[in-house]
Amino acid sequence: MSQQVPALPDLPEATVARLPEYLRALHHLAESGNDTVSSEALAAAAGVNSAKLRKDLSHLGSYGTRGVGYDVALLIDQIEYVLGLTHRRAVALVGVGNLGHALAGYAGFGSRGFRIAALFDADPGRVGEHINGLVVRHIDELPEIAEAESIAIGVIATPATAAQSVADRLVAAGVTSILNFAPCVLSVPDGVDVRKVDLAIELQILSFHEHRKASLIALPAAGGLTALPGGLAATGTEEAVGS
Amino acid sequence: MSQQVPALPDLPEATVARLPEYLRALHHLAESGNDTVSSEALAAAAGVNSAKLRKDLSHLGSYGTRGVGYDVALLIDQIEYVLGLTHRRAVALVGVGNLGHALAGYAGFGSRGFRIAALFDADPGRVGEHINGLVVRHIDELPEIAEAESIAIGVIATPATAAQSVADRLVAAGVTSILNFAPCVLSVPDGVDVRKVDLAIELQILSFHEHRKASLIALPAAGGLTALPGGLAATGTEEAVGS
DNA sequence: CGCGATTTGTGCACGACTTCACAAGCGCCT
DNA sequence: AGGCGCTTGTGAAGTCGTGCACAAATCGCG
Repeated sequence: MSQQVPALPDLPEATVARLPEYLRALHHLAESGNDTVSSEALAAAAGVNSAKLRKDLSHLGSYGTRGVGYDVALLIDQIEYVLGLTHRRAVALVGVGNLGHALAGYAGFGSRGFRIAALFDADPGRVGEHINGLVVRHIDELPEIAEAESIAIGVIATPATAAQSVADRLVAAGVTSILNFAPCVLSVPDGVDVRKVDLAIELQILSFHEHRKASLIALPAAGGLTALPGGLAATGTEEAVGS
Repeated sequence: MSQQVPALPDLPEATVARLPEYLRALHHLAESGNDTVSSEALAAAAGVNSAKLRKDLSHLGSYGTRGVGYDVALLIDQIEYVLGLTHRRAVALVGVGNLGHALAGYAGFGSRGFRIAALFDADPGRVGEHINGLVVRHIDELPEIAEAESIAIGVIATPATAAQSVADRLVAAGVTSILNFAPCVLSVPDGVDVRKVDLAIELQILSFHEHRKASLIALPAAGGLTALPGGLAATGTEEAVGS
Protein backbone atom coordinates (compact mmCIF):
# COMPACT_ATOMS: atom_id res chain seq x y z
CA MET A 1 0.00 0.00 0.00
CA SER A 2 1.10 3.48 0.62
CA GLN A 3 2.66 4.05 3.96
CA GLN A 4 4.47 1.80 6.33
CA VAL A 5 5.01 4.16 9.18
CA PRO A 6 2.18 5.04 11.54
CA ALA A 7 1.48 8.72 11.49
CA LEU A 8 1.75 9.40 15.18
CA PRO A 9 1.65 6.52 17.58
CA ASP A 10 -0.13 7.09 20.84
CA LEU A 11 2.74 7.49 23.20
CA PRO A 12 2.39 7.10 26.95
CA GLU A 13 2.73 10.47 28.66
CA ALA A 14 5.67 9.22 30.65
CA THR A 15 7.46 8.37 27.44
CA VAL A 16 6.73 11.73 25.90
CA ALA A 17 8.21 13.42 28.93
CA ARG A 18 11.44 11.50 28.51
CA LEU A 19 11.92 11.92 24.78
CA PRO A 20 13.28 15.45 25.11
CA GLU A 21 15.83 14.13 27.56
CA TYR A 22 16.95 11.50 25.09
CA LEU A 23 17.09 14.11 22.40
CA ARG A 24 19.38 16.31 24.41
CA ALA A 25 21.67 13.40 25.21
CA LEU A 26 21.73 12.40 21.54
CA HIS A 27 22.71 15.87 20.39
CA HIS A 28 25.50 15.77 22.91
CA LEU A 29 26.66 12.40 21.62
CA ALA A 30 26.47 13.56 18.02
CA GLU A 31 28.66 16.54 18.79
CA SER A 32 31.16 14.20 20.36
CA GLY A 33 31.42 12.35 17.08
CA ASN A 34 29.43 9.23 17.93
CA ASP A 35 27.62 7.63 15.03
CA THR A 36 25.87 4.92 16.97
CA VAL A 37 24.99 4.39 20.57
CA SER A 38 23.76 1.45 22.61
CA SER A 39 20.68 1.64 24.74
CA GLU A 40 22.88 1.18 27.75
CA ALA A 41 25.07 4.16 26.93
CA LEU A 42 22.21 6.42 25.93
CA ALA A 43 20.26 5.48 29.02
CA ALA A 44 23.21 6.40 31.20
CA ALA A 45 23.56 9.74 29.43
CA ALA A 46 19.88 10.46 29.93
CA GLY A 47 19.78 9.24 33.50
CA VAL A 48 17.33 6.38 33.05
CA ASN A 49 17.19 2.63 33.04
CA SER A 50 18.15 1.00 29.73
CA ALA A 51 15.09 -1.25 29.56
CA LYS A 52 12.88 1.77 29.94
CA LEU A 53 14.72 3.55 27.21
CA ARG A 54 14.35 0.64 24.81
CA LYS A 55 10.68 0.37 25.55
CA ASP A 56 10.24 4.10 25.01
CA LEU A 57 12.01 3.97 21.67
CA SER A 58 10.14 0.87 20.61
CA HIS A 59 6.94 2.86 20.91
CA LEU A 60 8.01 5.11 18.10
CA GLY A 61 8.82 2.36 15.67
CA SER A 62 12.26 1.34 16.81
CA TYR A 63 15.06 1.96 14.43
CA GLY A 64 17.81 0.23 16.34
CA THR A 65 20.02 -2.53 15.04
CA ARG A 66 20.52 -5.56 17.23
CA GLY A 67 24.08 -6.19 18.09
CA VAL A 68 24.97 -2.62 17.20
CA GLY A 69 22.73 -0.03 18.75
CA TYR A 70 20.94 3.02 17.46
CA ASP A 71 22.02 5.31 14.68
CA VAL A 72 22.43 8.64 16.42
CA ALA A 73 21.51 10.89 13.52
CA LEU A 74 18.53 8.78 12.56
CA LEU A 75 17.24 8.66 16.09
CA ILE A 76 17.56 12.40 16.42
CA ASP A 77 15.45 12.84 13.31
CA GLN A 78 12.92 10.36 14.59
CA ILE A 79 12.48 12.00 17.95
CA GLU A 80 12.43 15.49 16.53
CA TYR A 81 9.77 14.42 14.11
CA VAL A 82 7.61 12.88 16.80
CA LEU A 83 7.98 15.90 19.03
CA GLY A 84 6.99 18.13 16.17
CA LEU A 85 10.32 19.91 16.09
CA THR A 86 10.83 19.72 12.35
CA HIS A 87 10.17 23.40 12.21
CA ARG A 88 10.66 26.13 14.73
CA ARG A 89 7.54 26.84 16.66
CA ALA A 90 6.63 30.39 17.43
CA VAL A 91 6.01 31.19 21.07
CA ALA A 92 4.35 34.17 22.68
CA LEU A 93 5.65 35.26 26.07
CA VAL A 94 3.28 37.22 28.26
CA GLY A 95 4.58 39.07 31.28
CA VAL A 96 7.92 40.76 31.06
CA GLY A 97 8.64 41.16 34.73
CA ASN A 98 11.43 39.58 36.63
CA LEU A 99 11.02 36.07 35.31
CA GLY A 100 9.65 36.97 31.90
CA HIS A 101 12.69 39.10 31.28
CA ALA A 102 14.95 36.17 31.93
CA LEU A 103 12.88 33.82 29.80
CA ALA A 104 12.96 36.28 26.92
CA GLY A 105 16.71 36.16 27.03
CA TYR A 106 17.06 32.44 27.61
CA ALA A 107 19.13 30.99 24.78
CA GLY A 108 17.92 27.45 25.44
CA PHE A 109 14.60 28.07 23.73
CA GLY A 110 16.20 29.18 20.51
CA SER A 111 18.62 26.31 20.37
CA ARG A 112 16.03 23.67 20.99
CA GLY A 113 13.31 24.28 18.51
CA PHE A 114 11.52 27.43 19.53
CA ARG A 115 11.41 31.04 18.54
CA ILE A 116 10.07 33.67 20.84
CA ALA A 117 7.97 35.54 18.36
CA ALA A 118 6.47 38.20 20.55
CA LEU A 119 6.55 39.69 24.03
CA PHE A 120 3.51 41.11 25.75
CA ASP A 121 2.74 42.95 28.93
CA ALA A 122 -0.24 44.77 30.33
CA ASP A 123 1.80 47.52 31.94
CA PRO A 124 2.00 50.51 29.56
CA GLY A 125 5.24 51.44 31.25
CA ARG A 126 6.83 48.30 29.92
CA VAL A 127 5.39 48.41 26.43
CA GLY A 128 7.99 49.54 23.94
CA GLU A 129 10.90 48.21 25.90
CA HIS A 130 13.45 46.31 23.84
CA ILE A 131 14.57 42.91 25.05
CA ASN A 132 16.92 40.72 23.15
CA GLY A 133 15.94 42.24 19.83
CA LEU A 134 12.23 42.16 20.46
CA VAL A 135 9.95 44.97 21.44
CA VAL A 136 7.37 44.52 24.15
CA ARG A 137 3.82 44.93 22.86
CA HIS A 138 0.68 45.64 24.75
CA ILE A 139 -1.40 42.58 25.40
CA ASP A 140 -4.30 44.06 23.46
CA GLU A 141 -2.29 43.48 20.31
CA LEU A 142 -2.14 39.77 20.96
CA PRO A 143 -4.85 38.62 18.54
CA GLU A 144 -3.37 40.19 15.42
CA ILE A 145 0.17 39.21 16.20
CA ALA A 146 -0.72 35.68 17.14
CA GLU A 147 -2.49 35.35 13.83
CA ALA A 148 0.31 36.92 11.83
CA GLU A 149 3.03 34.83 13.46
CA SER A 150 1.03 31.58 13.63
CA ILE A 151 1.57 31.36 17.34
CA ALA A 152 0.15 28.22 18.94
CA ILE A 153 2.15 28.17 22.16
CA GLY A 154 1.99 30.75 24.92
CA VAL A 155 4.09 31.23 28.02
CA ILE A 156 2.59 32.97 31.03
CA ALA A 157 5.05 34.72 33.28
CA THR A 158 2.71 37.16 34.95
CA PRO A 159 1.67 37.42 38.59
CA ALA A 160 -0.90 34.82 39.61
CA THR A 161 -3.69 37.38 39.73
CA ALA A 162 -3.38 38.07 36.03
CA ALA A 163 -2.74 34.55 34.85
CA GLN A 164 -6.29 33.34 34.27
CA SER A 165 -7.22 36.41 32.33
CA VAL A 166 -4.10 36.09 30.21
CA ALA A 167 -4.85 32.44 29.60
CA ASP A 168 -8.32 33.33 28.40
CA ARG A 169 -6.93 35.87 26.00
CA LEU A 170 -4.32 33.45 24.71
CA VAL A 171 -6.96 30.84 24.06
CA ALA A 172 -9.14 33.39 22.34
CA ALA A 173 -6.20 34.26 20.12
CA GLY A 174 -5.88 30.66 18.99
CA VAL A 175 -3.20 29.40 21.35
CA THR A 176 -3.66 25.72 22.12
CA SER A 177 -0.70 25.04 24.43
CA ILE A 178 0.25 27.03 27.49
CA LEU A 179 3.27 26.91 29.74
CA ASN A 180 2.30 28.53 33.01
CA PHE A 181 4.84 29.91 35.45
CA ALA A 182 2.28 31.62 37.65
CA PRO A 183 1.45 29.81 40.88
CA CYS A 184 -2.20 29.14 40.25
CA VAL A 185 -4.52 26.70 38.55
CA LEU A 186 -5.68 27.65 35.09
CA SER A 187 -8.92 26.55 33.64
CA VAL A 188 -9.01 26.20 29.88
CA PRO A 189 -11.31 24.63 27.33
CA ASP A 190 -10.89 21.07 26.14
CA GLY A 191 -8.25 20.74 23.53
CA VAL A 192 -5.92 23.22 25.16
CA ASP A 193 -2.91 21.78 26.93
CA VAL A 194 -1.43 23.39 29.99
CA ARG A 195 1.83 22.58 31.68
CA LYS A 196 2.82 24.26 34.87
CA VAL A 197 6.18 25.11 36.34
CA ASP A 198 6.14 26.37 39.90
CA LEU A 199 9.57 27.14 41.23
CA ALA A 200 8.52 27.35 44.86
CA ILE A 201 6.80 23.97 44.67
CA GLU A 202 10.01 22.35 43.53
CA LEU A 203 11.77 23.75 46.54
CA GLN A 204 8.98 22.64 48.84
CA ILE A 205 9.29 19.11 47.57
CA LEU A 206 12.99 19.22 48.29
CA SER A 207 12.19 20.64 51.69
CA PHE A 208 10.06 17.60 52.46
CA HIS A 209 12.94 15.32 51.69
CA GLU A 210 15.24 17.42 53.83
CA HIS A 211 12.78 17.16 56.65
CA ARG A 212 12.51 13.42 56.24
CA LYS A 213 16.24 12.94 56.11
CA ALA A 214 16.67 15.02 59.22
CA SER A 215 14.04 13.08 61.12
CA LEU A 216 15.56 9.77 60.11
CA ILE A 217 18.86 10.85 61.54
CA ALA A 218 17.24 12.20 64.66
CA LEU A 219 15.62 8.84 65.30
CA PRO A 220 18.54 6.45 65.42
CA ALA A 221 18.07 2.76 64.68
CA ALA A 222 15.89 2.46 67.75
CA GLY A 223 12.74 0.40 68.09
CA GLY A 224 10.70 1.24 65.07
CA LEU A 225 12.84 0.43 62.10
CA THR A 226 9.53 0.28 60.30
CA ALA A 227 8.91 -0.64 56.76
CA LEU A 228 12.17 0.45 55.28
CA PRO A 229 12.29 -2.01 52.43
CA GLY A 230 15.08 -4.50 52.83
CA GLY A 231 18.48 -3.07 53.34
CA LEU A 232 18.35 0.38 52.00
CA ALA A 233 21.31 0.77 54.28
CA ALA A 234 24.64 0.92 52.59
CA THR A 235 23.97 -0.79 49.35
CA GLY A 236 27.40 -0.16 48.04
CA THR A 237 26.40 -1.50 44.67
CA GLU A 238 25.03 1.73 43.34
CA GLU A 239 25.67 2.78 39.83
CA ALA A 240 22.69 4.34 38.25
CA VAL A 241 22.68 8.06 38.34
CA GLY A 242 20.26 8.74 41.05
CA SER A 243 17.67 11.34 40.82
CA MET B 1 0.87 6.42 74.58
CA SER B 2 3.60 8.89 74.07
CA GLN B 3 3.58 10.37 70.64
CA GLN B 4 0.76 12.46 69.42
CA VAL B 5 2.09 13.38 66.06
CA PRO B 6 3.40 10.64 63.84
CA ALA B 7 7.03 11.34 63.22
CA LEU B 8 6.85 11.36 59.47
CA PRO B 9 4.64 8.97 57.60
CA ASP B 10 6.04 7.49 54.42
CA LEU B 11 4.20 9.47 51.81
CA PRO B 12 3.92 8.38 48.18
CA GLU B 13 6.00 10.64 45.97
CA ALA B 14 2.94 11.61 43.97
CA THR B 15 1.29 12.81 47.15
CA VAL B 16 4.31 14.83 48.20
CA ALA B 17 4.31 16.56 44.85
CA ARG B 18 0.71 17.64 45.34
CA LEU B 19 0.90 18.84 48.93
CA PRO B 20 2.46 22.18 47.96
CA GLU B 21 -0.40 22.73 45.58
CA TYR B 22 -2.93 22.12 48.34
CA LEU B 23 -0.98 24.42 50.58
CA ARG B 24 -1.13 27.24 48.11
CA ALA B 25 -4.85 26.77 47.62
CA LEU B 26 -5.37 26.70 51.38
CA HIS B 27 -3.51 29.95 51.93
CA HIS B 28 -5.67 31.48 49.27
CA LEU B 29 -8.81 30.22 50.99
CA ALA B 30 -7.61 31.45 54.35
CA GLU B 31 -7.06 34.92 52.96
CA SER B 32 -10.57 34.85 51.62
CA GLY B 33 -11.84 34.28 55.12
CA ASN B 34 -12.78 30.61 54.90
CA ASP B 35 -12.46 28.65 58.10
CA THR B 36 -13.32 25.25 56.76
CA VAL B 37 -13.31 23.72 53.34
CA SER B 38 -14.68 20.53 51.88
CA SER B 39 -12.55 18.11 49.93
CA GLU B 40 -14.60 18.92 46.88
CA ALA B 41 -13.93 22.63 47.09
CA LEU B 42 -10.27 22.28 47.94
CA ALA B 43 -9.78 19.77 45.17
CA ALA B 44 -11.30 22.17 42.69
CA ALA B 45 -9.04 24.97 43.89
CA ALA B 46 -6.01 22.77 43.53
CA GLY B 47 -7.02 21.32 40.22
CA VAL B 48 -7.35 17.69 41.24
CA ASN B 49 -9.95 15.03 41.83
CA SER B 50 -11.56 15.10 45.28
CA ALA B 51 -11.04 11.41 46.01
CA LYS B 52 -7.36 11.82 45.32
CA LEU B 53 -7.20 14.78 47.63
CA ARG B 54 -8.88 12.89 50.46
CA LYS B 55 -6.55 9.97 50.04
CA ASP B 56 -3.56 12.28 50.03
CA LEU B 57 -4.67 13.98 53.21
CA SER B 58 -5.52 10.70 54.85
CA HIS B 59 -1.87 9.71 54.48
CA LEU B 60 -0.85 12.44 56.82
CA GLY B 61 -3.25 11.54 59.60
CA SER B 62 -6.45 13.11 58.37
CA TYR B 63 -7.81 15.92 60.42
CA GLY B 64 -11.07 16.37 58.63
CA THR B 65 -14.51 16.29 60.19
CA ARG B 66 -17.17 14.26 58.45
CA GLY B 67 -20.14 16.27 57.45
CA VAL B 68 -18.14 19.48 57.72
CA GLY B 69 -14.82 19.37 55.95
CA TYR B 70 -11.30 20.36 56.88
CA ASP B 71 -10.23 23.14 59.21
CA VAL B 72 -8.25 25.41 56.96
CA ALA B 73 -5.80 26.73 59.53
CA LEU B 74 -5.18 23.30 61.00
CA LEU B 75 -4.59 21.76 57.63
CA ILE B 76 -2.14 24.49 56.71
CA ASP B 77 -0.17 23.75 59.85
CA GLN B 78 -0.25 20.04 59.14
CA ILE B 79 1.01 20.34 55.59
CA GLU B 80 3.62 22.91 56.48
CA TYR B 81 4.86 20.63 59.20
CA VAL B 82 5.10 17.63 56.91
CA LEU B 83 6.86 19.62 54.23
CA GLY B 84 9.34 20.89 56.77
CA LEU B 85 8.31 24.49 56.33
CA THR B 86 8.08 25.32 60.00
CA HIS B 87 11.19 27.37 59.62
CA ARG B 88 12.62 29.21 56.65
CA ARG B 89 15.17 27.18 54.85
CA ALA B 90 18.30 28.83 53.58
CA VAL B 91 19.04 28.36 49.90
CA ALA B 92 22.21 28.96 47.95
CA LEU B 93 21.86 30.08 44.36
CA VAL B 94 24.76 29.40 42.03
CA GLY B 95 24.98 31.11 38.68
CA VAL B 96 23.86 34.70 38.39
CA GLY B 97 23.38 34.86 34.66
CA ASN B 98 20.18 35.49 32.86
CA LEU B 99 18.05 33.01 34.74
CA GLY B 100 19.89 33.20 38.04
CA HIS B 101 19.31 36.91 38.12
CA ALA B 102 15.58 36.42 37.81
CA LEU B 103 15.53 33.69 40.43
CA ALA B 104 17.42 35.89 42.85
CA GLY B 105 14.71 38.46 42.51
CA TYR B 106 11.78 36.08 42.53
CA ALA B 107 9.53 37.01 45.41
CA GLY B 108 7.79 33.64 45.44
CA PHE B 109 10.65 31.97 47.23
CA GLY B 110 10.58 34.36 50.11
CA SER B 111 6.86 34.18 50.55
CA ARG B 112 6.70 30.41 50.52
CA GLY B 113 9.21 29.27 53.06
CA PHE B 114 12.64 29.98 51.67
CA ARG B 115 15.35 32.52 52.06
CA ILE B 116 17.99 32.99 49.44
CA ALA B 117 20.95 33.18 51.73
CA ALA B 118 23.76 33.57 49.25
CA LEU B 119 24.52 34.09 45.58
CA PHE B 120 27.54 32.62 43.87
CA ASP B 121 29.17 32.82 40.48
CA ALA B 122 32.45 31.72 39.02
CA ASP B 123 32.89 34.79 36.84
CA PRO B 124 35.04 37.36 38.68
CA GLY B 125 33.34 40.05 36.65
CA ARG B 126 30.08 39.24 38.37
CA VAL B 127 31.42 38.86 41.88
CA GLY B 128 30.59 41.87 43.97
CA GLU B 129 27.46 42.75 42.08
CA HIS B 130 24.47 43.58 44.24
CA ILE B 131 21.16 41.86 43.51
CA ASN B 132 18.09 42.35 45.58
CA GLY B 133 20.08 43.20 48.66
CA LEU B 134 22.57 40.41 48.31
CA VAL B 135 26.10 40.55 47.06
CA VAL B 136 27.39 37.95 44.62
CA ARG B 137 30.26 35.92 46.08
CA HIS B 138 32.83 33.86 44.30
CA ILE B 139 32.04 30.19 44.31
CA ASP B 140 35.25 29.43 46.15
CA GLU B 141 33.66 30.98 49.21
CA LEU B 142 30.84 28.44 49.15
CA PRO B 143 32.10 26.10 51.89
CA GLU B 144 32.41 28.73 54.63
CA ILE B 145 29.18 30.48 53.79
CA ALA B 146 27.20 27.26 53.48
CA GLU B 147 28.46 26.30 56.89
CA ALA B 148 27.77 29.69 58.45
CA GLU B 149 24.27 29.93 57.01
CA SER B 150 23.34 26.27 57.47
CA ILE B 151 22.54 25.90 53.83
CA ALA B 152 21.16 22.51 52.88
CA ILE B 153 19.51 23.38 49.56
CA GLY B 154 21.27 24.57 46.45
CA VAL B 155 19.93 25.91 43.18
CA ILE B 156 22.01 25.54 40.03
CA ALA B 157 21.38 28.15 37.36
CA THR B 158 24.66 27.86 35.49
CA PRO B 159 25.32 26.72 31.94
CA ALA B 160 25.18 22.94 31.53
CA THR B 161 28.94 22.69 31.20
CA ALA B 162 29.48 23.98 34.71
CA ALA B 163 26.59 22.22 36.39
CA GLN B 164 28.23 18.95 37.38
CA SER B 165 31.21 20.70 38.87
CA VAL B 166 28.95 23.05 40.79
CA ALA B 167 26.91 20.12 42.04
CA ASP B 168 30.06 18.43 43.30
CA ARG B 169 31.06 21.56 45.16
CA LEU B 170 27.60 21.98 46.64
CA VAL B 171 27.63 18.41 47.89
CA ALA B 172 31.10 18.88 49.31
CA ALA B 173 29.81 21.92 51.15
CA GLY B 174 27.10 19.88 52.83
CA VAL B 175 24.17 20.54 50.54
CA THR B 176 21.80 17.56 50.38
CA SER B 177 19.11 18.84 48.03
CA ILE B 178 19.65 20.39 44.64
CA LEU B 179 17.31 22.10 42.23
CA ASN B 180 18.92 22.00 38.82
CA PHE B 181 17.96 24.36 36.02
CA ALA B 182 20.83 23.34 33.77
CA PRO B 183 19.88 21.02 30.93
CA CYS B 184 21.99 18.05 31.91
CA VAL B 185 21.99 14.99 34.11
CA LEU B 186 23.70 15.37 37.45
CA SER B 187 25.28 12.51 39.27
CA VAL B 188 25.35 12.83 43.03
CA PRO B 189 26.01 10.51 45.96
CA ASP B 190 23.29 8.57 47.69
CA GLY B 191 21.35 10.66 50.13
CA VAL B 192 21.39 13.75 47.96
CA ASP B 193 18.13 14.63 46.23
CA VAL B 194 18.05 16.28 42.87
CA ARG B 195 15.10 17.81 41.11
CA LYS B 196 15.38 19.16 37.64
CA VAL B 197 13.56 21.91 35.83
CA ASP B 198 14.24 22.20 32.14
CA LEU B 199 12.31 24.96 30.47
CA ALA B 200 12.97 23.77 26.93
CA ILE B 201 11.76 20.29 27.78
CA GLU B 202 8.44 21.65 28.94
CA LEU B 203 8.00 23.40 25.63
CA GLN B 204 9.01 20.29 23.73
CA ILE B 205 6.35 18.29 25.51
CA LEU B 206 3.80 20.90 24.52
CA SER B 207 5.16 20.76 21.01
CA PHE B 208 4.42 17.06 20.88
CA HIS B 209 0.82 17.67 21.79
CA GLU B 210 0.59 20.43 19.21
CA HIS B 211 1.95 18.07 16.62
CA ARG B 212 -0.51 15.38 17.60
CA LYS B 213 -3.45 17.72 17.57
CA ALA B 214 -2.46 19.02 14.16
CA SER B 215 -2.09 15.54 12.74
CA LEU B 216 -5.46 14.50 14.08
CA ILE B 217 -7.06 17.38 12.29
CA ALA B 218 -5.09 16.73 9.14
CA LEU B 219 -6.16 13.12 9.07
CA PRO B 220 -9.92 13.08 9.14
CA ALA B 221 -10.14 9.32 9.52
CA ALA B 222 -7.66 8.03 7.03
CA GLY B 223 -4.71 5.80 7.73
CA GLY B 224 -1.19 7.04 7.81
CA LEU B 225 0.64 9.59 5.88
CA THR B 226 3.82 11.32 6.80
CA ALA B 227 7.07 10.43 5.32
CA LEU B 228 9.65 9.47 7.83
CA PRO B 229 13.38 9.27 8.01
CA GLY B 230 14.52 9.57 4.43
CA GLY B 231 12.21 12.35 3.56
CA LEU B 232 11.37 14.17 6.73
CA ALA B 233 8.99 15.81 4.37
CA ALA B 234 8.73 19.39 5.35
CA THR B 235 5.09 18.96 6.05
CA GLY B 236 3.61 22.21 5.13
CA THR B 237 0.44 20.69 6.41
CA GLU B 238 0.96 22.22 9.76
CA GLU B 239 -1.65 24.16 11.53
CA ALA B 240 -2.99 27.51 10.72
CA VAL B 241 -4.35 28.12 14.07
CA GLY B 242 -6.25 31.25 13.70
CA SER B 243 -8.21 29.59 10.95
C1' DC C 1 29.79 -20.25 5.97
C1' DG C 2 28.86 -20.86 10.57
C1' DC C 3 29.68 -19.46 15.33
C1' DG C 4 29.93 -16.58 19.19
C1' DA C 5 29.51 -12.03 21.10
C1' DT C 6 26.58 -8.34 21.42
C1' DT C 7 22.42 -5.71 21.70
C1' DT C 8 17.62 -4.89 20.63
C1' DG C 9 12.64 -5.69 21.29
C1' DT C 10 9.15 -7.49 24.31
C1' DG C 11 6.20 -10.76 27.28
C1' DC C 12 5.27 -10.82 31.93
C1' DA C 13 5.03 -9.96 36.73
C1' DC C 14 5.08 -6.43 39.94
C1' DG C 15 4.33 -2.11 42.11
C1' DA C 16 2.48 2.53 42.23
C1' DC C 17 -1.14 5.49 41.52
C1' DT C 18 -5.98 6.65 40.40
C1' DT C 19 -10.82 6.32 40.60
C1' DC C 20 -15.12 4.55 42.11
C1' DA C 21 -18.36 3.60 45.35
C1' DC C 22 -19.94 3.29 49.82
C1' DA C 23 -20.03 2.62 54.89
C1' DA C 24 -19.09 5.29 58.93
C1' DG C 25 -19.20 9.58 61.35
C1' DC C 26 -20.75 14.21 62.37
C1' DG C 27 -23.79 18.21 62.98
C1' DC C 28 -28.21 20.22 62.59
C1' DC C 29 -33.06 20.46 62.85
C1' DT C 30 -37.29 19.03 64.50
C1' DA D 1 -33.59 12.10 71.19
C1' DG D 2 -33.76 10.65 66.73
C1' DG D 3 -33.50 11.07 61.94
C1' DC D 4 -31.55 13.24 57.89
C1' DG D 5 -28.25 15.19 54.88
C1' DC D 6 -23.63 15.99 54.15
C1' DT D 7 -18.72 14.76 54.02
C1' DT D 8 -14.84 12.05 55.19
C1' DG D 9 -11.99 7.91 55.02
C1' DT D 10 -11.04 3.70 52.69
C1' DG D 11 -11.61 -1.06 50.51
C1' DA D 12 -11.38 -2.74 46.05
C1' DA D 13 -10.92 -2.63 41.23
C1' DG D 14 -8.81 -0.66 37.35
C1' DT D 15 -5.03 1.79 34.93
C1' DC D 16 -0.54 3.01 34.10
C1' DG D 17 4.31 2.59 34.39
C1' DT D 18 8.57 -0.06 35.55
C1' DG D 19 12.11 -3.59 35.42
C1' DC D 20 13.51 -8.24 34.68
C1' DA D 21 14.79 -11.72 31.82
C1' DC D 22 15.22 -13.77 27.56
C1' DA D 23 14.42 -14.93 22.61
C1' DA D 24 15.47 -12.95 18.20
C1' DA D 25 18.47 -10.49 15.21
C1' DT D 26 22.76 -8.74 13.61
C1' DC D 27 27.78 -8.21 13.03
C1' DG D 28 32.62 -9.66 12.89
C1' DC D 29 35.81 -13.19 12.44
C1' DG D 30 38.08 -17.35 11.65
